[in-house]
Amino acid sequence: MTDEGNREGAGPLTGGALTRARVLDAAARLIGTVGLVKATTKQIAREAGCSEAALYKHFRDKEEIFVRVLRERAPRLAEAIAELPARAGQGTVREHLEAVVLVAVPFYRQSFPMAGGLLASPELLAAHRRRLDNAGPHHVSSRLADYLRAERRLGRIADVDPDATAMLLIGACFHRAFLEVFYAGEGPADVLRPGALEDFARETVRALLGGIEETAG
Amino acid sequence: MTDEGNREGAGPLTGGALTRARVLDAAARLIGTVGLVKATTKQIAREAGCSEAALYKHFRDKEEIFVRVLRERAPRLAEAIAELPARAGQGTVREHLEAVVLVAVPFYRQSFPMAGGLLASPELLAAHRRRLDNAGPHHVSSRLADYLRAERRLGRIADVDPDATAMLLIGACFHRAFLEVFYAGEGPADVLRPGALEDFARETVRALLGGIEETAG
DNA sequence: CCATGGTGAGTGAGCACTCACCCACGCGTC
DNA sequence: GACGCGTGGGTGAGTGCTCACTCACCATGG
Repeated sequence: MTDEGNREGAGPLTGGALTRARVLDAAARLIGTVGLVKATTKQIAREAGCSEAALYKHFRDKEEIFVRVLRERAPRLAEAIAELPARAGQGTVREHLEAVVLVAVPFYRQSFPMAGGLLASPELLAAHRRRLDNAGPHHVSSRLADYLRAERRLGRIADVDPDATAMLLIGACFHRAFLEVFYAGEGPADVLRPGALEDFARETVRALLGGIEETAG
Repeated sequence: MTDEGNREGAGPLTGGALTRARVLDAAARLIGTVGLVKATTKQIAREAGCSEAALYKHFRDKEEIFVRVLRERAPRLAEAIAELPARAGQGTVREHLEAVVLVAVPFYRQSFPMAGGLLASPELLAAHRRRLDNAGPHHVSSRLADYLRAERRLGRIADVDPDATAMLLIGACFHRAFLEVFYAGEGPADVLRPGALEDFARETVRALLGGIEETAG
């Protein structure tokens, strides 16, 4: 029941904590490969190299496993973007926004298979929503809007609606990630081309900045 | 096995076609309320007012029910946007883009619960992807980009990347719809305020057009 | 010696789907 | 007009399967 959070410099895992970590890794891997609905307790146990019963020594139920995967294995997008306002005035706005794209798209790509399960079942969604009340998905564009406000205060971008602008960029990332998942393996080739994400970031930010009219940087 | 497509002016439904329609309505309703995973064959039958066995007189399996709901009950977003290029040069670009938002957001909002189930299971997704090879989700922003190209040819908008610009707008709609589903019932109040969608359309398009710099209309 | 972490073998519930059967109705035949 | 009857549309009662989860029991190290 120890609330581990992240584990940096905690030494090699041993005993209970080790299999606990293995279970989370296995669950995350399965969700990414065979999908949430095929990520059964039996599959997770097999992938983690332990018995099904062992899962329940470390997690109350299957739902808690997924919640923990979400909290302990997902990249921290909101936190990463929340650091941006402190960097306002340094570098170029273009660089910062492209960096946002490069972080946001993989984050959403990884989150979609799990979020999909939530969307398909309102009660799971409600439970999950309650657990992250102060870190919901709308905070991403809100924090980006904060950054844009900071840059606007510094006179580095034009006087446009920061919330709407942030929504445009985050939305593009969100949709892009969806397309990557949807067409995984086959489909429109330009979605999975190597270097495609960097091109996407450059073109999208350029199109967005056309409106913001950088006055510096 | 008659491939009905849409049924306009076909008179009141009767006999088999009637219960078939009732099943599709029931399935669509359940997906929207209790979610895809609780939309079991038993629930669908109960909601449609028939027996579970009756479902299988009209549909091969449960998956076909959902595919039919998607094809016969969902609004046709791609087609609606494909008509836009013909309207290039008429009215204002702003009006057309706001109209896109007002159609796209409800479309995505309705699609998310079903699409969520697909994202959670790659094999279902692959099957579905194969069935709509010429109408996949990337066509929406592609068709919008076609419209923007048409307007650019007419000199009504500036010389920006039409694909990236379309992706920004569609992405914002996509993300907005996701937020509406995610926070259904409770959450950030401004997402479900009456008139919120119109405001969103106006602000988003204005932020986008800041970059496009209308030269007319 | 006992808490911690592990196991193999269940268990009941819920799922998609099937089966044997039924009934009403259109229709060619007497 | 009565009649057999095939067929489309419907049913209640299963069937087998998979799922999340549990139970009695075991090992081992502080």
